[in-house]
Amino acid sequence: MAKNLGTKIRELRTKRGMRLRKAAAALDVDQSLLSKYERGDRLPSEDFIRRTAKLFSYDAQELMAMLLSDKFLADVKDEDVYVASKALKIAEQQIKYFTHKE
Amino acid sequence: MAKNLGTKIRELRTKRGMRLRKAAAALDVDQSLLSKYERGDRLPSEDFIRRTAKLFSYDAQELMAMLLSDKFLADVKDEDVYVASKALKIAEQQIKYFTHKE
DNA sequence: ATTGTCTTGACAATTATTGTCCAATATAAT
DNA sequence: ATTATATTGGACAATAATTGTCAAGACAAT
Repeated sequence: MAKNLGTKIRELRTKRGMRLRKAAAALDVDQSLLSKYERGDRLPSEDFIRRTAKLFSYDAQELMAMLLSDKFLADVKDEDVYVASKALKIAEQQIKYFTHKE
Repeated sequence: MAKNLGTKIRELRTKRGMRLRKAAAALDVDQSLLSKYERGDRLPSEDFIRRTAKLFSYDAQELMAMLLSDKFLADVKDEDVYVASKALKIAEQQIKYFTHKE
C-alpha cells in the first residue's frame, strides 16, 4: 500500500534512528512543524521535499507524488467518493491526452 | 474526451444561445469573472458550480468532478508527467482503500 | 465611427497557508 | 515520584494565494 507523505517521512526518519529534534534541525524546520508534517496535519513546501529527499537519500519525485496526492485528497475529503473518482478519471484522461499530443 | 470545467460551462451557455453578460447576471458574477472561468483562467467556487448546474439543468457532481480535476492539473502543471501520473495512482489507491474500509 | 460582446490586466479585499513560539502531554530512566 | 527527553497542540503573526471589481482593450458587425 502506498503511503501518504507524512507516514513516509516518519518511516525514513525512524528507520535511521533519528530523533524529531535532530531531523528538524537538519531539515531546517521547527520540530513542531516537522511533527505536523509527519502526522499529515500540515503539508510541506516543495522545497522541504527536496531537502528531505537529500537528507534521507530518497527519491524526491516519489515524495513529490505523495505530496500531490495528499493535496488532492485534502481537496476532495468532503466530496462524495463518486465525485472524487470521477475527478481522478478526468485528470488521468487529460494528462494522457497532453503527453501523447506534445 | 472529457472536457475541463471552463469549456463545459461555455458549451452549456452557448448551446442555449445565451450571452456572457446575461449568464453572468443569472449566475450573479461579474461577466469578466465568468469569462475567466470559461477560459480556465480562474477556478470558480463550489457555490458557483451549484448555481451553474441549476441554471443549465446539468449535473452538479459532474461539474464538481471537473473542478477538482482542473485543480489537480493546476497543481501538477509544473511537474514531470511521471510525477503527476504517480500522484494519481497513489490518490486512487487511497480512495479505494478508504471506501472499502468504511 | 458606434455598438455590442468578450477579454485582459491591475488592484484591493478576503481567505488560506506557513512558520514560530511556547505550553501541554507523553515516554522513559533513575 | 522526579527528572530528562520527545512529541504534540493551540494561538498567533507573517506571508502567499485566491477572489472579486473595475476600467480599458480587442474584435466583429453594422
